[in-house]
Amino acid sequence: MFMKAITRFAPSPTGYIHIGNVRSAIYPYLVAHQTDGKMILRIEDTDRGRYVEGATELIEDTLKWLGLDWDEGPIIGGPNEPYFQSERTEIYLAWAKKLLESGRAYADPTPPEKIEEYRAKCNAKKVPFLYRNFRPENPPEWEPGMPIRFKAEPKEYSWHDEVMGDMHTGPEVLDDIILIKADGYPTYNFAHIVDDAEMNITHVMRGVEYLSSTPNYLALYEALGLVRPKLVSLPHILAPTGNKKLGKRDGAKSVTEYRDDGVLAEAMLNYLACLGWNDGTEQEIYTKDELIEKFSVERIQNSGARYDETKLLWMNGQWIRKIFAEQGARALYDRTVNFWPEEAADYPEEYRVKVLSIIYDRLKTLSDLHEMTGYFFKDPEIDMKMVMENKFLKKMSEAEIEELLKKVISKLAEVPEWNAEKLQEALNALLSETGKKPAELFSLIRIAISFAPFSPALNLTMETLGKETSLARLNAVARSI
RNA sequence: GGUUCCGUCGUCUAGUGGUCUAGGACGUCUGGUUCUCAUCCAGAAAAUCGCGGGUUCGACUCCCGCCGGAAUCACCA
Repeated sequence: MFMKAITRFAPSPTGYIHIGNVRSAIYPYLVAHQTDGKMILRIEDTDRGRYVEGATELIEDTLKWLGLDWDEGPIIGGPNEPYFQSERTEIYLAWAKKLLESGRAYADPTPPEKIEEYRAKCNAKKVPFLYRNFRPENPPEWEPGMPIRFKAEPKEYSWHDEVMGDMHTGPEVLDDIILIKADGYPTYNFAHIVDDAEMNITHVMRGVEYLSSTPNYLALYEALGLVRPKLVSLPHILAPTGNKKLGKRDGAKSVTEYRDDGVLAEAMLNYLACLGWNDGTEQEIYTKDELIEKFSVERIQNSGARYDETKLLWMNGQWIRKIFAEQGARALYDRTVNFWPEEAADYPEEYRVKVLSIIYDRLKTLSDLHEMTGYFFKDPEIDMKMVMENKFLKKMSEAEIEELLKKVISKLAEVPEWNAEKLQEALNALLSETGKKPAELFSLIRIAISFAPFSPALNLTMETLGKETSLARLNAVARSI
């Protein structure tokens, strides 16, 4: 029996969520749900300079699309309100004052220029810059407008990271970090410690970039008398080329951009969860519930994983077929409403469902519908070059083709019932009556009714198009020879 | 530069001393399914397990060194 986990996703509203940083929302969600715990969404907006209008909504939108609902946070509220750090400044100040009183923090009147000077001096001498070596001797009484710094005690730290294993560092990594900035807002370093404690977070899951500052956090837990939460460092997702972590500079697309490009949320979640994690079996396709059931932080990979869009697209194809097979054409259709060509709007929904059900297994993304279904909604432009230059047809003369088309038209006109089965019978009969190879006969008909580079099986295509349209298109081609 | 982490097919990975002449998936290539495209099926190529030492009867697996890559060292998160 697991202890109920309380996890959090704590992004700063500086832009959209991309492939490179969304795992720090997915994994906390999975951990929370597999223990029947909860996930909190907290917005870390203490850097007013980097705040981006609308970013919070973007983040919420992304989480909702992926199905990663939060149990406490913006919109829905909760017992730990507010969930925006910018609205919690008095809380951080109160905690900082405790440290001030116990002598573990001090008000720092040193102007930034002076600090830069110290730093430059150290760099020149090639010695590490540690602010604690420049600590002001007689710090003044704190008053608003002054930063508050932690007073570090240099010592060794050992801890266990659920992904990276047993960690150990020496005293040289501890320093007097800023707790409260001159503008009154807390730093991330301090705010997340306070919030995690107040919100009873059990698992702190975040990118590995925070691993090196962990000793400073450990010192803070100690000074504040807090229990350390479980620490889970998530390796980076690497850009497709190079060895750098995937970031906006490498053109990392926002997660929701994939939605607009026709990727299913299920596929996205599946792919991302399995990038750098696996359950030890050979399973590749996981539903959200299966992920919740099978996920474990111990099996998260401890090296970075490269983002591979090809595999995402493959997985999307798998999900498209899975949804069709398990939930039916209608369920898949509901996901496609924004992806049809304009002309499709003039046709009844039933017709679009029918079209979808004969082409769905060719889709890599839902947006492929655009390219692939045009001729179902609009008579294609006749392009005789496509006929004459086709590799199976080029050995036939125009007269032969015209004659063959006429036979096809009269045969198909007689088909008693316009359905896939009867159409196939007619096509087979044409094959033996004309003595043509399937490649020749079928290519001609296929091109004549679609003028598309590819299409579903002929009988299904014609059945869907209907008798009138199919014959009209064949006639139009016959006339233009 | 200091500190810390990482290193198995092109990519994601399985692998915790012998069952590994290293398994799966994506991608690539070849064949099959009465046309195309895709699906699906069958098959192939693809990793001297970063390198060098050790420990051991035996190492991808343990130890040491080296090399390579990454992260971090802000009044950003």
